[in-house]
Amino acid sequence: MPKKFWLMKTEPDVFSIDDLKNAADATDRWEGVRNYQARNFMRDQMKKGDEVLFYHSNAEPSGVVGVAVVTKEAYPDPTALDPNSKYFDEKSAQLGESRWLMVDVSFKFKFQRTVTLKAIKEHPKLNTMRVAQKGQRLSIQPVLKEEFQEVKKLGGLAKDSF
DNA sequence: GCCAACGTTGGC
DNA sequence: GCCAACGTTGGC
Repeated sequence: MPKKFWLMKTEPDVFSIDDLKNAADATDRWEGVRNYQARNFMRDQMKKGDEVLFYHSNAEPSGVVGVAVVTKEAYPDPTALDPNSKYFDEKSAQLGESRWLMVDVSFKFKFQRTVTLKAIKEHPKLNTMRVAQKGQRLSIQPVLKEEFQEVKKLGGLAKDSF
């Protein structure tokens, strides 16, 4: 199975690329996905080693800020069963098991500059990406290898990359 | 803070 | 199984 490429959205106020970079082992759980399409992408297609465009939404500016890699494949998201979590899910609690899944991702590198949503929309090779489509809210979406490489080129590598 | 888009829920 | 109401996302 060849490596796949993804875009994953997060609000930097909640979880930013710096949070991931500074996490233990620069790895964290991608918890809180509560959308079936996104969950099914994780469950059915996302593999260890797949590369991820790390996207900041509701940010100034919104855009892709770096790259992460999938380090653990889909497994149950325990926050769905935690009444104190903002990701608590009543139906999962009734069921006694989490309906929701998450993966682990590790920090790879941060871009020198954010590849903004505006730049993506204006770029002839990138404006077909799902994230550029109006009303597209899917928080985990597949990306073509060519798109991934182009975004990476536009972002450049930061000094502290590894 | 507004609001369009769109996914989910629940009544029927 | 339809669809109106409701909630959430996320750009602006």
